[in-house]
Amino acid sequence: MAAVRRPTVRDIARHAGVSVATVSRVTSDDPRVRAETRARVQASIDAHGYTPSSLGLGLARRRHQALGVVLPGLGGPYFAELLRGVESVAAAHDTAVTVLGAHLRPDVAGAVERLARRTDALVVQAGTVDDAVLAAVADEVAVVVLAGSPQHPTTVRTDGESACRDVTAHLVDVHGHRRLRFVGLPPGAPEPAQRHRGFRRALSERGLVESGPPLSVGLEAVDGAAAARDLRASGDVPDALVCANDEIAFGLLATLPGLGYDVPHDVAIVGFDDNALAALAAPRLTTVHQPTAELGATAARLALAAASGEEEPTTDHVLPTRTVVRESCGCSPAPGARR
Amino acid sequence: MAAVRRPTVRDIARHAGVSVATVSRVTSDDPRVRAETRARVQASIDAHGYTPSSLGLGLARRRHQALGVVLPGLGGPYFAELLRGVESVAAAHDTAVTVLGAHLRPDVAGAVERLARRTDALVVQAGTVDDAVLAAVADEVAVVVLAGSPQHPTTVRTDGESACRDVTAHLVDVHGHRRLRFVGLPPGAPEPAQRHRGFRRALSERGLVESGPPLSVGLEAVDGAAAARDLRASGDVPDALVCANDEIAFGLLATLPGLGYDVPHDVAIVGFDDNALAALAAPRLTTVHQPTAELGATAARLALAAASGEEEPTTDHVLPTRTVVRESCGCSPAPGARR
DNA sequence: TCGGTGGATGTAACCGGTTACATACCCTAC
DNA sequence: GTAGGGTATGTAACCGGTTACATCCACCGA
Repeated sequence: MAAVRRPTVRDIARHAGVSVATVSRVTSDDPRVRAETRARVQASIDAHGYTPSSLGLGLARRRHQALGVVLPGLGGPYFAELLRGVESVAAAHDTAVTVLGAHLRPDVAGAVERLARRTDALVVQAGTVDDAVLAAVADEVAVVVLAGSPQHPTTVRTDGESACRDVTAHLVDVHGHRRLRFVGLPPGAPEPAQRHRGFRRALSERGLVESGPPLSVGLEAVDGAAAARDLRASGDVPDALVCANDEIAFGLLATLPGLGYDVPHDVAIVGFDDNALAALAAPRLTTVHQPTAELGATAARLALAAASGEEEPTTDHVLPTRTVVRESCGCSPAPGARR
Repeated sequence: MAAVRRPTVRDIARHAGVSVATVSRVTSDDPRVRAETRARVQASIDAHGYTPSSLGLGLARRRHQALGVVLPGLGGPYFAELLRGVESVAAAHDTAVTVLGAHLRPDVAGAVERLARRTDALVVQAGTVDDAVLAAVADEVAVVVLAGSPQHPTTVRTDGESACRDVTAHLVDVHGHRRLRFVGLPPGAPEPAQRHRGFRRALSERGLVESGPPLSVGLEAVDGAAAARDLRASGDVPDALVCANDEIAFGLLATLPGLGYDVPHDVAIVGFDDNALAALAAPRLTTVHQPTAELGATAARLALAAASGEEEPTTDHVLPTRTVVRESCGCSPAPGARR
């Protein structure tokens, strides 16, 4: 492990009989090198297995060539998909991605500050870290907030409120459900809060109120399972459950039938995200599709652009969503659809 | 964003009327500074909001103060838990963690090589990257392989083969199941392959053979759901399904009941990992507990130790597992247990 | 009085790259 | 023959830290 000292520019320069400047020009594809010289230098580079030190390079260029991503946790298909979008853009910019799972860290603020010191730009999921910390960090690196609110300079998001209002309206208007409850509302997370607002708006527009406070304070499958058991224990299962995301809905789907409740007959369920499992679980999940990978890609693109000094004006990017009606709401399968 | 130039050691030195050496001594807690001087320097540091550049520091110390982690993907509670273990150790060593989702990257080999250049040590999940690449990278950074095989220098793992053999034995010996199938066997991943071997060993020891080839080639919930639908389509549902991990089992649990199959009455299911959902889904999941966070923590500890030059001898660390019998295998709930 | 000792601080080299500017050379045009 | 211009390459400073070694000073004992 790291037994031999890695070769440096000076080693290559000496071996190839040129100056360090020429070596540097070769490694950074500067055209001002005679073809013959370039070949000789390249040969030395290959012979020694030389690769420029990222530290030296970063110091000289005053650039880390790295993008930081702050997410609440690292579990769940939603974040995996988001990261896929981020990675694809980062790879195209030859930039490393450093992810920070905020919930895994005892001292989030400190961790974010340290992260800012070793990256050029940050993509931060709203609600993972104090706005004060974000502001403090914003004059060191470019910051893009995912699902941010108007007070953040640059944000990328979807309109969760309208989307959740629409899917809730479907449950009431098409299926006639009157007793609905929301599942998944962690304190401090703006995105579930938005969806919950949309849920309540749909109800109040129809003269209804939610038939109980939101269930569960987490966003993972395990929280859906816990909610299902709480519901069963209370003996009061509503007509329909509107979930803050698909993960929670799966937790319900993996628990309610075993507890004796048929979905959607005894209780209808809708999710949010439209991840891969939504189209395969049984019943297939009615949900709101959002372009998750694009959210990540857009955020990464904006962050990297800002880091290269392209002073993008303060912007709020809203990507489109689409309600996907399947069977967990009570609809029959579309003719020809795979059950 | 990055509008003002950050202060450097020389700025602080000038302002405090001392030399750079003294400033450096203060920031690195060197005791050879008079208390009074230290206070003066600290005041300047605070006044300017100075924090040492990680690049300059890294260059001088020849240390990145970063740990790389290579995992297949970033989804799923298993990896989240693993990372929690890694992060806790890294935080204690004041070290940043950079995760690489191998499946998110088109060019894994290149990505790993670049990662190696900006970290001091690598924790790599076996099967995510070619052993040749690993070997090439191993003389630049310390490498610890998770779930690795004997050919890797340092590995941390559990004995998945014995564990899976035991839980399969339970299905046959206690519940009398004869027709069993395995679910989840991605090509190239050694861990599921080990578990599959244990499964087959249990069967052959009892004069049985698996009643069909392994179902599904993925390890996520969606693969379990797909397997459930394939099984339904084939019309041939076995007595029991042994899953490579809990995630797959949940995919089954969120799909089979909706397809008309009761678990465990029509088909028994067992998982592997014992993640949080296992104890809450219905029926609760019979599975193999493994100390996931500890696996990550141990790997991180070994990697960091090796990076600091502590030439740990080649080692193979095997952490213990434990079969957890609940109800998805067909057992009745233990008296007093929460259903 | 003076050499010796130890503690606090400063000087300058070094880590491994990039790059502004200088230089050397060749070719062309007057 | 030489001024002028373009091209290929080299020199040395710089990026922002750390640290070996030198220096300075106060205090000690002989």
